[in-house]
Amino acid sequence: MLALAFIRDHPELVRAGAARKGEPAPVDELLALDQERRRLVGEEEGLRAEQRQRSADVGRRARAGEPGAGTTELARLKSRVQALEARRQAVDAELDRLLLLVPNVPHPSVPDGAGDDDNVVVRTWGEPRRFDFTPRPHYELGERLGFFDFERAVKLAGSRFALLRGPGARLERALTSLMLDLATREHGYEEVAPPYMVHRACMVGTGNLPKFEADAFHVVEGDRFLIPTAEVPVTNLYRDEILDGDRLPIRHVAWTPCWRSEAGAPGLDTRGYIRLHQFSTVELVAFTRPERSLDELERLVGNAEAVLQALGLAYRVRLMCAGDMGFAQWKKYDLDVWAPGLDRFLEVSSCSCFADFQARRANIRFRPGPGERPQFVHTLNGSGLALPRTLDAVVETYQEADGSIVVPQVLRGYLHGEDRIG
RNA sequence: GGGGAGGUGGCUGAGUGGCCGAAAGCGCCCGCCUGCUAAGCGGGUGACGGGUGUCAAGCUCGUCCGAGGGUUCGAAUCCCUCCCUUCCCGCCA
Repeated sequence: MLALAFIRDHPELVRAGAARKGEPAPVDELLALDQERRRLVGEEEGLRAEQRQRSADVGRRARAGEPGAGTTELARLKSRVQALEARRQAVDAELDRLLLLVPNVPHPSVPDGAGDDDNVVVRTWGEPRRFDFTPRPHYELGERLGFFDFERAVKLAGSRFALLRGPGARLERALTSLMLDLATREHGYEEVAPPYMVHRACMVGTGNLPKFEADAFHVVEGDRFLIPTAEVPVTNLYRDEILDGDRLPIRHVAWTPCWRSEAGAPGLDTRGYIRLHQFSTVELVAFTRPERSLDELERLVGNAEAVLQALGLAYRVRLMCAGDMGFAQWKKYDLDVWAPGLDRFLEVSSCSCFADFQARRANIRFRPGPGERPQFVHTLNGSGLALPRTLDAVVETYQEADGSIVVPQVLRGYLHGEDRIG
């Protein structure tokens, strides 16, 4: 969330930022409530100070042999304070509610735009492979090779669930290992294995709640949520903590399943291993000092790109325009891998910097130096990478005319030397 | 699931109705001392919000002792509910 003082001092910036994202922001209501609140606080605290003083006086007089003197007036004073307090609390609650609904303001380097067409391709890597036959989509290849079983997945859990078997399951596991090894051994991330369900407070901390409850799976028992991405548990690792400034930047990587209701995407990508209620990703998360978070974003994007490069997959990097960014993001890049069988790009990573937006919600701070005041960290995350679509791209890119798949060199070690599937 | 103990500042840990935002220690900051380092000595050191102020320092008021409610003129301290930690027993991968 944004600081109330920031909204008070720069309401026009907040309005403009929300407008660029195409999102509503209750700025006027917030300003009015803020004023009301400060009026009430002043009045309440004045009376409370008087109450305390007089109360101490009652104690002194009681010890001096005058028990009970002055207590009736105090009781009256107390009820006035309580009435004011109740009103102030109501205003506070509404203020808190509204603050959580104000979107983050995009960074100035973020281009204007309303949607997908306005995103800016900042670079491409690799050449899409040329085929002397018509490349098949991954779902045809995979079903023929027996590594997808979509029909039985539906029997188990319904549509938008997938079942990997045999070489498919092995290939995804190999990809997962490759990603984790790159992150931990070459890019300096500490691996974590977090819970797959979290408290409501964690979802609020990352900005998934309260606005987007419909996108998540809710576990009624314990009021928990299945994580939509490892971003949620990993970012919340340090919720309500004050980190030592020397520890920053902190970098974590986590492999987890992710669950999403995909409530807004009926009919979209229903075919294939693309858009699922459950899928897994290797997620990169970073915590930095404010002044170097944008550098960290570039680094993080590079770390995700390194996976695609290692696999020899053609991709593009796009800077998201304001209108295509999420509620909580400050600046965001997408990585799209080329899938020749589908003849389209697939988004395999979304790398975002949130500035202090999440850190404020989750109360994640650091002490810049000994004796200095705590400050909010900046948080970042990005997939490195989403497993299903990366697998799709590998399968489609390395297919042969006979329907077999050549295993990319970097994966062979993870597959005990296997160089071909099928 | 049953029973016991407990949750206090960056950390450890005292504190059972007013003199407690909270002893003491650690850590940290400033100064003294010191050839250097260490030790020693003295002082300082929470967060958040309001007011005031040169969007400064400072001053000032308030809130916060797991969370929420209650009793009381007055609560870290008493009562209730919840959450969490821990120990013993049971159960279980």
